[in-house]
Amino acid sequence: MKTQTRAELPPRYEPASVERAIYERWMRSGGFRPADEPAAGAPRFVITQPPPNVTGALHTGHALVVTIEDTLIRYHRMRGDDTLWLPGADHASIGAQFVLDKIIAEEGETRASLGRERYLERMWQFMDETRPIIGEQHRRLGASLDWSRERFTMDEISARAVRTAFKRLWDAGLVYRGEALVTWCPRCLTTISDLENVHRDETGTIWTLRYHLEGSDGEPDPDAWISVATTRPETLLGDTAVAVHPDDERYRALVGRNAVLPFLARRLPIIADAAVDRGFGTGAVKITPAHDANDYELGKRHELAAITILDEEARINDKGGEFAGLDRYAARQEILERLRALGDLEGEAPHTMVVGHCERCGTVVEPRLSVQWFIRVQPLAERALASVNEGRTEIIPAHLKKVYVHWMENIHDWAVGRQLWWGHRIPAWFCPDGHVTVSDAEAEPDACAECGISRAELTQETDIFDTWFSSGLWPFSTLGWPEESPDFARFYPTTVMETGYDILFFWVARMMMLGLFCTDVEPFRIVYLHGLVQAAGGGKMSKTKGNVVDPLQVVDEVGADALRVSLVAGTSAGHDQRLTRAKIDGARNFTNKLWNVARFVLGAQPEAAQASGEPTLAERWIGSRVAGGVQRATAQLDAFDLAGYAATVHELAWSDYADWFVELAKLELRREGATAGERARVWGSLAVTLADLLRLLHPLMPFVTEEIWATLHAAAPDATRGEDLLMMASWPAPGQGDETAESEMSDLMAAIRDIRNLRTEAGVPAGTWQALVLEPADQRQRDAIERGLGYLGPLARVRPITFGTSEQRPKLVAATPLGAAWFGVGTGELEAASERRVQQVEELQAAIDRVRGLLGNAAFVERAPESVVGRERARLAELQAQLQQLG
RNA sequence: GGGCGAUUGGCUCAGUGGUUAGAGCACACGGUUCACAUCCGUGGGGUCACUGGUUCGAAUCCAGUAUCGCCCACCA
Repeated sequence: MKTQTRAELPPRYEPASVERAIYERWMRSGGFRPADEPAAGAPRFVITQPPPNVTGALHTGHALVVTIEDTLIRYHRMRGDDTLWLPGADHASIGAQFVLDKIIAEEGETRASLGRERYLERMWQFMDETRPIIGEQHRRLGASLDWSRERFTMDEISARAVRTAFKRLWDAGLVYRGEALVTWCPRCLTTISDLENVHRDETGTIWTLRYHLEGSDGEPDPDAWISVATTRPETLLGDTAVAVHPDDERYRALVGRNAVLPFLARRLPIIADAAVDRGFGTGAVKITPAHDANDYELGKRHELAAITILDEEARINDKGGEFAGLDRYAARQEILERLRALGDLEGEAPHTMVVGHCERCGTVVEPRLSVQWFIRVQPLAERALASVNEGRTEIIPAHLKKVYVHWMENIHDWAVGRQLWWGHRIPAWFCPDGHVTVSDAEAEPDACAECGISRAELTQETDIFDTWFSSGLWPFSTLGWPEESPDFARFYPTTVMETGYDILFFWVARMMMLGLFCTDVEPFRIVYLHGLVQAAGGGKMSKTKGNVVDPLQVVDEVGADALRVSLVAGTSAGHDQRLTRAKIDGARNFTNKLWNVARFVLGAQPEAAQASGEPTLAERWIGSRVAGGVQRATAQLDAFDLAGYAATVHELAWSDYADWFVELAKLELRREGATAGERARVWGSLAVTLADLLRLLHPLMPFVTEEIWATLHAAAPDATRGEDLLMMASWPAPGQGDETAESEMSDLMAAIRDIRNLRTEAGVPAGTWQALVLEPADQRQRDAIERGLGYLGPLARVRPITFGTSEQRPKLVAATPLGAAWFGVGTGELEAASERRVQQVEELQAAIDRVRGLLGNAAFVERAPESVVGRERARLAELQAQLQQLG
């Protein structure tokens, strides 16, 4: 190994000042973009990224996504795979409108005042302002996304995919339009899906109301009534029956008679239905088919009328008689007071119940009867289920497969229309006769598909699609589908879809269903679901609690690499983690360690010389450690075990390389009499190993490793094998292990530790040199000592080292893998075995007894594998030897 | 009401059949020249929530219990 120009690193790593420049260098290299043509035989590795919401500021969840996906893509890129990681944003209709509505409110406008067209113009303007932000934030985290392929779920390619997918679903008979009770948000003024309806336990009140029975004269009988329990008295305006259980003796006689609805005097048949729970409330239920899901089903069974009494903002409508115009809660109070005055409010009691809220705005949602577009998902779900059950798509971690399966097996049809403006308008047209024409063309259809009436007579559906419809097409719509584009042919299906488990149903399930339907193939082979990042004290981060960690602020403070390490270390797939300050500091310390060890290596570069001499034990050892580390890290990354990979490279870099190898190499570099060639050889080992470590660490810590690499490359292009950009450098090949060197080195390390302890026990001051006597038990130990002498002395701070015999042993003696060891001078003061030593002997004796017992157990010896038994035998011998050394 | 997950040192978390359970942080003791105090060395600290079972062998597999968390669900 020849050495070249000396190069230096600044005393401190300043991420803020170098990260941007490094990113620009990567961009200039074009390395984020796949080659025009894939290399022959290169495996494909494509990540389906969850497109972040266009309006969203980057939070720790995004940072985790970026860390995991960027680590994977950089690793595969270094391996020479044909990689693609495509960036984009989701238009998030309901979320974007929520944000824009607030903005225009400050400008004194409303959705209504602007109208659909101007509102959408304003939205596009807003998009132009916000869209670049999330991309820039991703770049700050080091995300090596292929920006030349950046996509948006509202761009024309996506629009075409949406139209095509919907048309195909329609043609396949999987789309229908019909009246149904859907969940409605009275604030967002749209339908929402079951998934967007978040249920929360709330304590409310349950009231008991009297409905008087209809007397023979057709008027309410003041002395006869049926009592019903309700948590929503205001809905009584829409009641069309009272139901009891068919076997309920209390009410049997009343079935078939009528009750009279207060205020509106509507006649309510008393009907029997087994769905009624006799034990709950009074056993009699008011039935409001238009405002309650149960009642709706029951109403259908009994052919009851469904009367909608709330308008879209949840105020009582004109069906509500004198209460018309009141907000639902005002109406509730009013109705209760009026009933109380009439003596028909029989009782009230606190009651815990489950209330649905709009995921976006938190408003209590309403069941609302309306005509909606639905996708018949059962056939789609069956295929998506089979893909996972039959292993064509694998879910990591495995336990979330059960959750997926359970949901797919109990899936409901998807109400896919939204009464919003920002999004893909459903490509359906109505003719005056009510025929529906669905078209996948960019232009509107020429005529009704059924009756041929001309275009002028057609009106387009005003509803738009649920955002998740276009998101569900993401893995292939981004690649140009439905066209057989080169990208689609080359990168689809994708390899891995990575996201948080919280959107398993929203997104993953929809991609599986729509992907299989549209492309006949699973959109990805692996579904990797990460856990959620929680606040330090547990639970969700929330602004009101003030425990939010802003990833960009962390990047400012400690750099992107440290943030990335802190998010990945000590985690496991599908499990939530807490992000603490201590973790971030630890990761920051690690980058600092890397920086400093590199500073040492670069600063220690000797004069240029041809390397000579045989590698020392330490060099052979570190080579073997790296070989093992490469092998382990590679396997861990291939298995998506990012935390395991992080632990492997952390230990290799810090413990093996910085703590041990660098210290050992220093001895050789500074050894008197070492030739220039020998120094060059040892330094070469330092440099090559550092290069390998940088390669191994780069996927996780791209910035600091790239920065160090540049300097190392200038100093020793041999070590970097001429690869000037680490991002494009190759992943280390699995090297040769050296078992002899590893075991000899580990004996030596243990011996050094034992002697350091002996020093403490003997009260020898840390700084002083001490004479050491070793008593090897056999020739093997004697040889090992000879080879390790150069390390043992300086690292244990002992000098001189001589050989002794068992008769000379004092009481204070250490049992080391190289034989018994004691201090040769001042043994007079060391005659007493330390307390610790006595304890050690006891522990050894106990361990020996245990292993003897085990080996004396015939069942064990017969039934355990030979290798296990052999290991125990060897251990027994070792323990006995140690005990013997301690005398 | 159903399902899923967690329970391992003071804290945050690894560890899916091999008898000696690991890491980082925190703690204690020692360390001021020559990469790093964002550091180095050494150490203490855990009956792996509990009870039973399977096995030669269990933190690990099975059954049950407890506590915590999450998801799903139409008791008015």
